[in-house]
Amino acid sequence: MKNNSSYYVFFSHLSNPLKMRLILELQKSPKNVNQLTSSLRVEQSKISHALSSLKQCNIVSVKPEGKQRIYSLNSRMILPMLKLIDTHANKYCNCETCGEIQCSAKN
Amino acid sequence: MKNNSSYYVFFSHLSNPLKMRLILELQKSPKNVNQLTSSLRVEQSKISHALSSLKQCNIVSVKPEGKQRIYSLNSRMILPMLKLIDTHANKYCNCETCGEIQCSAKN
DNA sequence: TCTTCATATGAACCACAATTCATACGTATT
DNA sequence: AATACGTATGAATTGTGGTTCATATGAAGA
Repeated sequence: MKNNSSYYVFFSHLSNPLKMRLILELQKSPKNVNQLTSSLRVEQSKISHALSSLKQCNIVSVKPEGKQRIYSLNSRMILPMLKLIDTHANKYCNCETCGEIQCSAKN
Repeated sequence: MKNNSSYYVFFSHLSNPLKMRLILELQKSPKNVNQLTSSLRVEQSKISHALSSLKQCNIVSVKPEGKQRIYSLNSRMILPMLKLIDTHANKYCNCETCGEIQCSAKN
């Protein structure tokens, strides 16, 4: 492990409900900002801000296309992580706190 | 995946420098609170607060021993995650932001 | 070049998580 | 039972990241 802090920023993304939703949405297929705002029903600037920090951490990448900007997931990076999250965290995350949170309702 | 929000709390621990340090320290061997405060050079109440939330999320567990409380890492849960972090995030986390953070210096 | 559409950006604001500090609790020792 | 030690806890404060809103940018079309 490079140094203890290398992953701090990385995990802060996964601990953000909106960013996590973006990741999962982009996992299905690349999308532009408008598509994301409407499918997640979240305000445009929120989406843009979130995408910008995801991009900075190499989790997503952009491709301009006309006036649109197509965002896509850097699958090679994040997919193994998502898979592990699915098997492991899913198995062990049984604390009450986790259950209470309803991120989809908020963001 | 159970629901999008199940992992929110879980990852919020990994995105916290102090908690991450605790995890890494406990990975070496189980320790009591005093040992943790002195090896990480962090105030006792900070450690206690952090440990308490890690415990709530099943990341660590406690065993009372006299007046001490021995904390240990729930390796089966967290180790595969740490391993994946090591191989993957290490490879892709090259953004400037990540490099700037010096968690060991702060917490 | 003017307008429109798609997106980004900055700054003020707000919410929540972390820190701090004082104190309480529990266990052992005398 | 009184004290000391190890740890936990609560409440007030601080700090940080997320939200909001207004506005800027940039590309395309008229």
